[in-house]
Amino acid sequence: MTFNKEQFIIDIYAVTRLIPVGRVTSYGAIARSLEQSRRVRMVGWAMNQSPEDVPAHRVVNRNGLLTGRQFFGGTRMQDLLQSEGLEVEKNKVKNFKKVFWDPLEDMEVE
DNA sequence: TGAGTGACTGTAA
DNA sequence: CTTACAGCCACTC
Repeated sequence: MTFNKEQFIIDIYAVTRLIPVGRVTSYGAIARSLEQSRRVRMVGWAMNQSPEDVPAHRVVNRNGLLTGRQFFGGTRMQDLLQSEGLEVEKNKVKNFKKVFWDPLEDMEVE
């Protein structure tokens, strides 16, 4: 059984698109929801390649830090988040615990 | 072919 | 609190 990375990346985008407006999640949470918690680094890589219809700006690291900010150029990532009602300060999401969205949570409701 | 790097995370000291 | 290390794997040189 060969691991299908393309399918994995497709799933990553699918989950990312499910993130509600005004919420954020972490790379690890996405990886866990796909039962690939160890391939968390591939999630980050996938975000780098993410198409425009994927809200990659809603994906931050487990500390709520906007680690991918530099890839958006300038403060676009922060601007996008703030325009969605989130509070961002010093490249970090305020009330992170509060706005955090776990993909597994949505899967349970399904 | 092999070493280095990275939008990461969990565990340990 | 900080620092270090291991695990994972695509990509670049």
